[in-house]
Amino acid sequence: MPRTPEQFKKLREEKRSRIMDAALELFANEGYHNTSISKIAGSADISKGLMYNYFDSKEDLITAIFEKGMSTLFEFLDPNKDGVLTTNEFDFFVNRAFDTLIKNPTYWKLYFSIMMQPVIYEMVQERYQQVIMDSLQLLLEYYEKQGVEDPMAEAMLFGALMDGIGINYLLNPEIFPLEKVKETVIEKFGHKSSA
Amino acid sequence: MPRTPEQFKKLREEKRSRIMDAALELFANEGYHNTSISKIAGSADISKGLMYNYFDSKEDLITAIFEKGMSTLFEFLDPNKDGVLTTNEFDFFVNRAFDTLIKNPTYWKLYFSIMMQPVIYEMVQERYQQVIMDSLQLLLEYYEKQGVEDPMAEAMLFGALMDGIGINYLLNPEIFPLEKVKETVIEKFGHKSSA
Amino acid sequence: MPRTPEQFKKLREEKRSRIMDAALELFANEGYHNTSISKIAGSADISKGLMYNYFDSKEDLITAIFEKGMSTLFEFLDPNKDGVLTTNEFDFFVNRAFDTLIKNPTYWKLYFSIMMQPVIYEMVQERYQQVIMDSLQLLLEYYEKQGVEDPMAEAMLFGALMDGIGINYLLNPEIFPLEKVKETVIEKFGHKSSA
Amino acid sequence: MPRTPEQFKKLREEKRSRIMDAALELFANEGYHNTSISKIAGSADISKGLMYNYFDSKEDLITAIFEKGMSTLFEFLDPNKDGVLTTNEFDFFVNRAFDTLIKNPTYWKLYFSIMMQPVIYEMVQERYQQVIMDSLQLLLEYYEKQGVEDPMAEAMLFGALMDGIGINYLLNPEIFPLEKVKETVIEKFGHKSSA
DNA sequence: CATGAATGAGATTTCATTCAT
DNA sequence: TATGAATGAAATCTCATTCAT
Repeated sequence: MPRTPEQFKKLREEKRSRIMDAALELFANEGYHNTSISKIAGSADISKGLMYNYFDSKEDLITAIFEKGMSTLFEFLDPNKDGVLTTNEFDFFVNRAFDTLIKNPTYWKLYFSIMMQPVIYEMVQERYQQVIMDSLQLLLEYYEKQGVEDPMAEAMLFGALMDGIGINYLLNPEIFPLEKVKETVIEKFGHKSSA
Repeated sequence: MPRTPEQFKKLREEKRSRIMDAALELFANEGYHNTSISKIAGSADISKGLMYNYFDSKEDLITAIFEKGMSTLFEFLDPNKDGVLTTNEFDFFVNRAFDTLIKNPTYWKLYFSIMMQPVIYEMVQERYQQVIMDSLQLLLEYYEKQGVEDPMAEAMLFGALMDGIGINYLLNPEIFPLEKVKETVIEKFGHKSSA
Repeated sequence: MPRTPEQFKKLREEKRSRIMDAALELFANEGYHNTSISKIAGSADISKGLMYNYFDSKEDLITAIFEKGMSTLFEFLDPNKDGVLTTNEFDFFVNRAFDTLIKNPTYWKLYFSIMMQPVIYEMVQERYQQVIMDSLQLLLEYYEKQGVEDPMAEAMLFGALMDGIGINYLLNPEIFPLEKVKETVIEKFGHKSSA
Repeated sequence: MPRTPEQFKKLREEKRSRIMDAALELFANEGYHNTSISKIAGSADISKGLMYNYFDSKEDLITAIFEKGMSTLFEFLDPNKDGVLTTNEFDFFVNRAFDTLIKNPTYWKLYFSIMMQPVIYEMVQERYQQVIMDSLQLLLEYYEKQGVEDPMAEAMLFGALMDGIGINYLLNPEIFPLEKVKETVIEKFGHKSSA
């Protein structure tokens, strides 16, 4: 009884996912250059050769992992995809951002490590710029609506803060007061019109 | 007539510096693992072998570079080394931090890239923790004196923000509004008692 | 159709053997440090890189070669593994020892060269001590049974003699009177009770 | 007051000696290839460059060390240089050989290690053959005079035994019963005519 | 005589990728 | 689809020897 094309496809996707999961774990914790294809294959329980059946190259693999994470990030910012950020949505976004940091620390470790390695950054740069620009646009309009004096500076400050929080939490998860910091962020960078 | 020990020492230090400068540039812009000893030697205009007359290993080299930067960083925070941070000194520190970001972007690129690569981070971890702990202590006492509700959260938020600003500026120096952001930082995180 | 695990195993073992043979020849005749991995690979007709698919390091390689030889040596001393040496077995051992010297001079060259190079000796020391201690024990009991005055001295003298014969034969195989020497050894160090 | 030529010469010889001593120690205990010129210079407390003022090369250095030891060895065998070995002289030789083993273990370690490393052996081979041939000649005539059945085999057996004793003592100086073994050697290989 | 900086060849080892089976 | 043997380029590091001072 041969498998149906759907079954084949599902199997393929599952295995692809398994490889990406194993690679994410290793890339994040050991570094991209310190992670050999051998290690990834071993960790995903497949042979080295098969890896190349699912990904063209090591670069293709990290790119796919990065993309998968990025594509969910923007959904948090504008869940109803109307291109507008309400104050509720802003709070929601901050909450989701902190959540994902706690739930997928490995992914965010990899994310920041990619950002900081020019050679790797180049691999994903295009996709990254796109997401960033969209987000910035939303934030800009949000702060304009809020009547902030310099919306661009405010948006960038906010973005910087979120990055900084991410990094510092990931470097010292046990001592970083994430919950308290979240409150302060919402308070200081959320509802400006009240000021 | 052989060189005097002083002559030798001077020669050594000059060349050591030259190697460190070349390596910093390359490590920061191409990444630690993408920078071969060959490239560094070529860039410093010496032979591969000579590198090892000045540094025991590639690791020794990056460690030395990191250390040199770290040792100047703490001096900004507490220039008179009295273990206490005044509001003036706080402003001074923020100003110096933004200055050094503009003047030594290469170093800070390397700094953040080290932070985000576990395998490399381990090499400098000890020295890093030491500086971080000292800085945190100063900030904690500063915010306590300022009567802030949760000094620890405030200190960490400030640290995170500075990191985030650094990263975002370095990734997009032309569009990041550094000057405006600096003012906001001093305003929001400096003189709390006045609020 | 992929190879079966059995096929892979067989392939591996054959190639492993080929590498060990090539390495033994070179190590023995050119010395461990004068034999580069390149030379071994060339002699075994494989690429340099492949060596490391079969042996973790050069040290691992020489260790494996040494071990293979050692594991057969002790079998000569106590072939029926009853922990006891009869006079017949003693004669048998001496004969086998001389035989193996003639048949595997390369191995014994390597053996003695390892013994005489502290840095290399350390690599195999543990396994060596083990075999030596077992052999000494057998010889001691043998000479005690033979009523020799100082069995320890006799056993060590015998061991020393065998080593010396090995070395001198290997250095000048054409002129060393191996056959005649063997007779004398059996006569002088074999049956003592008759004296 | 300039030094006289004699003083210069003496100073030179002393420094040469110091280098040879340092090198002997290192060659014997760490191996020829594991001992760098740097290490030797450091241990002899001179600069690397100066080394080459006293010895043309690393090879020249080990050759000189070997030669120095060899030139004293033959003196033991035939102290009055009459080309004849009496029974008294035989005993004397054995005693001196055991003495030198105890007093200069380092030299003999190096000696045996050279013998067992073909590439190094080649460097000293000529000088070695010469001494060995002379010694063999003396021993042959000695055993002929003693009326031994096969003098060549006896001489070679004796030589082999002395080598074996040396090696085994050097590998395990604390447990090798050197004194007792010496007695047995003199008894078994000295005065044959009495048998 | 004396120094140690400098070179350059070569050693060991790693690894992304290909390929025969 | 699946395996892991095989390659080859490149990386880190060592060291005998030379040379300017």
